Amino acid sequence: MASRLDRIAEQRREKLDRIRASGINPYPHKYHRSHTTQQATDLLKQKEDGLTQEEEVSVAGRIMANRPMGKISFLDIRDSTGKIQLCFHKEYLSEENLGLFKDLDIGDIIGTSGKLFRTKSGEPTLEVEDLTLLAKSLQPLPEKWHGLSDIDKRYRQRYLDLIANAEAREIFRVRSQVITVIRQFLNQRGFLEVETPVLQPLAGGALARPFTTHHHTLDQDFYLRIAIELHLKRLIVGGFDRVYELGRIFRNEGISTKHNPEFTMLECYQTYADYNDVMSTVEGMVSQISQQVLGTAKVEFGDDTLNLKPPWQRLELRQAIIKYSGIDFEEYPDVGSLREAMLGLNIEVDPQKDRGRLIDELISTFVEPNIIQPTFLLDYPVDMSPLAKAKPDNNRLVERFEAFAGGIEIANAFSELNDPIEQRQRFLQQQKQRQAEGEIVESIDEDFLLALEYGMPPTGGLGVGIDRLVMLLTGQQSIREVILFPQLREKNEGKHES
RNA sequence: GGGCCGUUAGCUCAGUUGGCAGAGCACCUGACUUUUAAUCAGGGUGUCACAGGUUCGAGACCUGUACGGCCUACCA
Repeated sequence: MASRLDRIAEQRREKLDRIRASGINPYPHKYHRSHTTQQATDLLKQKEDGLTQEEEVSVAGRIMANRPMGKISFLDIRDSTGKIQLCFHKEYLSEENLGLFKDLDIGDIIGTSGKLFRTKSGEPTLEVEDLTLLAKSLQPLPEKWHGLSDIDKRYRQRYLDLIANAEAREIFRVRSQVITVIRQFLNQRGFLEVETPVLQPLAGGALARPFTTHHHTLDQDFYLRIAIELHLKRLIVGGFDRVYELGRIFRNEGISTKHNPEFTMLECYQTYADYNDVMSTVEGMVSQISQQVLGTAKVEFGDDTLNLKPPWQRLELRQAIIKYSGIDFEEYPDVGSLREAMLGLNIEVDPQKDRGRLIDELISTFVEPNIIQPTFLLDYPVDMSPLAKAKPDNNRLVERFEAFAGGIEIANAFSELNDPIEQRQRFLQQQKQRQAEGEIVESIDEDFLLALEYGMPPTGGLGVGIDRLVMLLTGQQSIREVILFPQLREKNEGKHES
């Protein structure tokens, strides 16, 4: 703690002491502002248009710039709606205000009141009559022109990133609105928003390494959920015809520009629907989000312009893999022959991988990077989709699709398997597979199977990675740019700072 | 986990062949009554990420460590 105080600019502490000595509380409890900076600017325009006589306002915000001109000074303050220029005439200020004014710094939070006017150059300005310090800043802000660009610092001290970089503020504003529109979209269609456990005795619904934790009173180990799926399907059994959850998922796996250990997933389930209906839901929802949040269905991503307007292209997975890699997985019904064929493609083929994961490898290596315009890949091998219902005419394939755009996966959906006996067989087969690979085998979620045995209506289910969707809509190439506090390794040095 | 690259003032960045640690912004002092990246005059505020090593001398060269970035690997 002491070392941190040592680093605080000495002058600012002196100013703080002076302010306190003059009887001013540098950290008061509240301030009544009559207008945001945006509202104040609008009010001035209304007055100029003769729509109002009002000109007295009080505004509050952080000092972002100071331009002293001798007897007058221009300062900019910013709040979350924008900024406004303040004009201080030193001659007009009270003695107390003048003393305080001299000890102000860029970064301080202040409240001011006075009359609105426009300068010669047309800048909306508040002629300050009264000044209140709301919070003294003891740390210098990042540079005004270049902003903050040190990536490490931008993520660890996100508040500085938000203060310094308008683009960062915009990304998180968009993210918030995307989630708002998703809720609107689903609520309007009769979906019920629910919350299901994050702490689970079994981590099911996906195959990923979970985080583990322990509950002391129960003296029981728990997993942090890796998917929401199995609980939402229990609710479908329970009679809710349309449910969704927007929630945090945790996967104890690698960190990359497309993976964060905790991320946000939307899962929604609708009864009496199959994956064709879900496709309509996805393309409708994503295009509406884009239209409502960005005002357009066309988004720039990398060097491409993506057109999110429905209908999106539909392409059978088998045909897509043939198109981009030349391999027809239907011709290689077993692991050995498929691996053989893939070796001819000059890519590394992990001998541990089963057929499903080999196909997954083909998708991520050859197909995914090539799918720029929004596209549904349809009909996945049953090997890699244990929770999806088989196609009526081909039990090696399931009614499943993944949606891709800009080279990244944004949604995964299927006609849900609701035959409890087949579901049990799929789980058992999966267990056998994992066992053969010498991996840790999770026990089967018997409670979920029991729920299915009571009868689950035909259901279409969907999962959407919200972080990746926001990447797409904001043109960001790294998931850390759309997560406020992405996971970083803790620094050993500098820990004393906090 | 592996490979490559990076880390210099509060921020953004220079730093030549190994020879006194630099600039802009911020900050401090002074001038200035309509500026807006205000301007003008003056002031450098530093554990060169950390720890060793080579050398008369290291920000630079070597080794290791930490953190980050990119690629790769892992990834229902």
